[in-house]
This record gives sequence, C-alpha cells and structure tokens, in this order.
Amino acid sequence: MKQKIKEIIAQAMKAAYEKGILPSSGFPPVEIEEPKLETHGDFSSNISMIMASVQKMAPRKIAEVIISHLDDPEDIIAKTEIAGPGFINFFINPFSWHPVLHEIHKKNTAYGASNIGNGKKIQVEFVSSNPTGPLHVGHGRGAAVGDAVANLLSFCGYDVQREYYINDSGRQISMLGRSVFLRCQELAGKKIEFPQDCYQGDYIRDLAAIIREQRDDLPDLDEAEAISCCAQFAAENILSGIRDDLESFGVTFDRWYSEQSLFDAGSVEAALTDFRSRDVIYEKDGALWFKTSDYGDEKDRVVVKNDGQTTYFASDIAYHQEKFDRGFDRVIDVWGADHHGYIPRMRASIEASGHSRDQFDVILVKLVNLSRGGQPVAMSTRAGEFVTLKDVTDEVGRDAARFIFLTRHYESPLDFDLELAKKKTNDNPVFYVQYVHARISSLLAKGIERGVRVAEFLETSELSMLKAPEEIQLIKTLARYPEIVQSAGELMEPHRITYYLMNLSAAFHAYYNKHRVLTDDPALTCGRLYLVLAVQKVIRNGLKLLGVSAPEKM
RNA sequence: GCCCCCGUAGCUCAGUGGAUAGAGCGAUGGAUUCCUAAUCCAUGUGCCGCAGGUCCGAUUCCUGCCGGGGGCACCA
Repeated sequence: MKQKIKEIIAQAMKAAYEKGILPSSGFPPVEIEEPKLETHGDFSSNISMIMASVQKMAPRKIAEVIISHLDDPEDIIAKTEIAGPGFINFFINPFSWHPVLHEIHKKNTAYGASNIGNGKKIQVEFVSSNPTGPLHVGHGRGAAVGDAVANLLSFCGYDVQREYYINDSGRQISMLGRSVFLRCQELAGKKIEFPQDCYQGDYIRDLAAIIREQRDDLPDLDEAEAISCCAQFAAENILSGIRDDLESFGVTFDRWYSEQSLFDAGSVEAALTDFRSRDVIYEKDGALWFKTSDYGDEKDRVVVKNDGQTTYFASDIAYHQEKFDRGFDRVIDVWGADHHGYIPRMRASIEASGHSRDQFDVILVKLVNLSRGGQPVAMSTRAGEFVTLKDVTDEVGRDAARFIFLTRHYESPLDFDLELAKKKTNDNPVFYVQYVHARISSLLAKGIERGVRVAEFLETSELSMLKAPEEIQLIKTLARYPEIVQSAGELMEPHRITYYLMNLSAAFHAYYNKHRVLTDDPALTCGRLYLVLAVQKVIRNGLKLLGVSAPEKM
C-alpha cells in the first residue's frame, strides 16, 4: 500500500514537471510515513517541504500541484489534504485494505519475507561460551538474540549460517583440567589447597566424581598427564551439556568450530605469517605485537607472548580470516557487553587482512539482571554461584524465557524476574501474544463444528462486510508486518518484532471483545474468519522468527 | 583518565528528522445468560537529563556538560 502511494506521488511529480508546472526535475526519493494521529490520514508525505528549496516554490503550493496531478486508477485514495507546513495526507479507501488479507493467505508462512539480502552469505556466530562451565542466563539472552537475528536475516533473503566457536585450547582449558584434577585428589582423600583462580562451582566436583568412576587409570598417570586428561574429559562433558541445553532452548547450529582445529591446521601460524608479510606485526620486549593502533585501536596488542604462547586474540584473527575464506560476505559476532573493548582490535584484524570494516558487525548483548519477586538473585561466576539457563527454562519455560529476552533492545540491560515470567497476565507479554493464537484456533474449531468449511471460505470469502473500524485497523496493522520485518532484519533488532506482535495482539483482543466472529450471518462469519485467520498466520510467523511456539490451546 | 551504552509518565520501556511524544505495569471505576476474563473498556500523568548548534522542522543528528551502568591485561 505504502509502495503504491509512493508510486502515485512520483508519477504526479513527473506529470507536473512534464507540463512545466514544476520547474525542476530534481526529485528526492519519496518518503511516506504513517501519521500518529488518525485525523492526519493513513499516510503522509513531507515531499513538498523537502522540495521547496529546489523547486523555489512554497511547500503548500507544491502540495497543491502534486495533488492535482494524482492519478489513482485503482481508486485507493479516498481523500487528500494539505496540512500544516505542507504535509500531504492521504486517506485510504477502507476497501482498498482488503487485498492485504488475500496476500497473507496466499503467501502464508512466507508473508513478510523479502529478498533484501539477495542471497548474500552471512554468518552469525553466537553463544560461543567457553566449555569451562554451564550456560548461565546471560548466555541465554545471547542465544535468543543470535538465533532470532539469524532467523530474521534468513527471512530477509540472506544465506545464513549459524556457528558456535569453541575455545577448547589454551590457558582456561588447562585451568579447567587443573580444577577437576584437584577435586579428584580431594575425593581421593588428599588434603588440597584449592586456588582462587580455579573454577569454583560445584559442577567441578561433580565432574571429578564422574571421571574418577570412568577412568580408574587416573591415579597411575603423572600429574601433567592427569591434568590434561581431566581437561579433555571435562571440556567434552561440559560442551555436550551446553549442546543439550541449547537444543532444549530451541537453538541449533550449523557448525561447531573448534579453536584447537585452527592450531592443528596451522591456521594461526599462517595468519601470523600473513600479517608479517603485510608488515603489521613487530617485535617488542620479546613478544609479537599487531599494530592495531594503525586501524583505530587505542594501543597495539600482543599476539605472541614472550613465552612463545599465542594469545586468544591470535586465534581470533585466524578464525575470522578463515570465516572470510569460507566465502562469507558478512560476519556477525554476538558477544556479551563485557567484551566491548575487544571490538576495535577485531575490526583492526579484519581490515588488516584486506576486508572492509562494514563486513564485520558485533552485536553486544547487555547483561541480564535476574530477580525473583523483585528481590535480586545473586549472580557471581567467580564464586561459582550463578543461575544456569537450564534452571531458568525448567522453571519458567522456554517460550517465556525466549520472549522476555527479546523484549528489549539487546543493548539495554534486561530485568528478568522469575516470578513475573511465570505469571499469566498482561505483565507477561508472551502469554498475551500466544493467547491470540490459541483463541483463533478455538474460533476455527468452533467454526468447523458449526459447519463452516475452511477450504471453501478461503476461496469464497467476500470481504465487503469487513468495514468496522476495528477490522480496518486490524488489517492496517497486518499490512505493516513486512516492513517491520525488513527494518528488524536490516538493523538486526529482533525486539521490533516483539513489539509489533504485542501491538497486533492488542488490536486483535480489542476486536474480539467488541465483535463476534461466529455469527448467524454465514457471509459475515466467513469474512471475519478470513480476517482472524490472517491474524493468526502473522502471529505464528512472527513468533517463529523469535523462536517461540504458537500454541493451539492454552 | 580514556572508550562504549543509557537518561522519555510514579515503575519497566518503545519510538533510526515531522504535526497534539506512546505501550505495559501500578491506581481508580466498569464489562462475562453468548466465540477461552491468560481478555476488554474508561479515567490521569511528561521542562523527552541540561545547554548550545545544524535544519523549514530535533525526543531523534552534532558538540559540551551533568547523572547512571559497563569496559579499559603479554587474561579469556
């Protein structure tokens, strides 16, 4: 609809120019918006204000000219007005909205899909939590955001790959091995000093107990071997737990990428050699430094320490080079906000390896403040006291958790209240939206009971009886969906879908309370079912993008 | 000290240059012989942190300041 109005305006400007009424052909792109006030029409254009200086005419005069040249063969426009400083307001003929419903039914699950991505290969890397402990709530938010962003991009025509990067190498893994090893010794009755920098959580004790059971050769190994054995065992065990948790959270990945595999394939060495040849690496104090400050970072960064060990950053450089080698046009990383200082050096590495900085984006997800009935729940990773993602989803359910994670812009801190998440009221919007879907399912079932044949009414519905203001309002809201999806995709902001769904749900509930869908008039009933089924489809599509289920019954 | 994010109704937050700035919660009053009351309807609330600047027009963009949060390792 918006597009049609744009075309009509563009055509009117052209016609006026050809007649010599508008002096200049310097037409800016036509922008249309939906005014907040109903009295300002369905659509509004500021085009005459923008053109005023180029055309050397008063905005209101330009508006008059445009209006007098409008050509509207389909009779979409009921009325136009010139308002304020020169807005042109368009009032759409109510019946012109009806075709939106046909479109929704025809496109069904693809309604709202677009091809703005044009098949470009894009990778979304998310969660990528170290296999040194279970996923906690913060990771859950990252998972929900990453998954929804991937869904959105895919729906917008990108060729999307989801990836999890496993830091299964380096210091934190040996520290994990050491932690488990020490707990094993403790279980064997030895008196040990458990260091501060080891992993403190109880899950380390559990792992120690398991490995003692499964590997009775452990006491025979020398300490280094035993630690390494513990490390490998623990990392694998934890990672498989992470996989399970994500899967029951509804998140799956196309690829799990091991950091260790980069070393095994010589990719880290190759990346460093490449950077040497590009002259962006130098030696100082026995270490190798990458000149990230040449690319906007505040200082240079070490890639090989003076003990010969490569840093985590070195692996990351190799990893991101390798992503582009795999043919991705764009690479998105979803990180916790505490990594934000890492962005400039990562950007530097992208640019130094010959890619452009806009091929790489980081989505920084802010922290989650967990509470229960308003009382904060302590979350300290160091002390090993944290609420795991599994704990939360077990308690409040996957749908509520995922939806709540997406009710804020990812860059805002999120308050997550466990009691609130279980409430079945308006406080908890996930049920508000799902309830729409369930109610419509029920309507359909009742309709069938009464002998309304679905296939038939989808074909024969005559829509002219859909003329109540609430009905037109509902259709207008449905018409906005594709645009919302596009902007959510382009900006990678899934919360736009969340808000839209809450809006649409409000419009539906209001309609439902005011009008009966199943009436004694068969034609009216068919028309209304046609409308509410379109609503149901859009709700279902939107929830799917968010990774939330659309229940038939509640 | 430097960097990033935030500052909008009593609370939690939407609003990527437009007209009279919105929603939920909370408060008050109402709605169910009838399609799911997990719903709806009605009634209030705002120096959009402050000060400049750009613009026909700024909550939105720019600069400075104030306030809140996070980050600043040869850690990951």
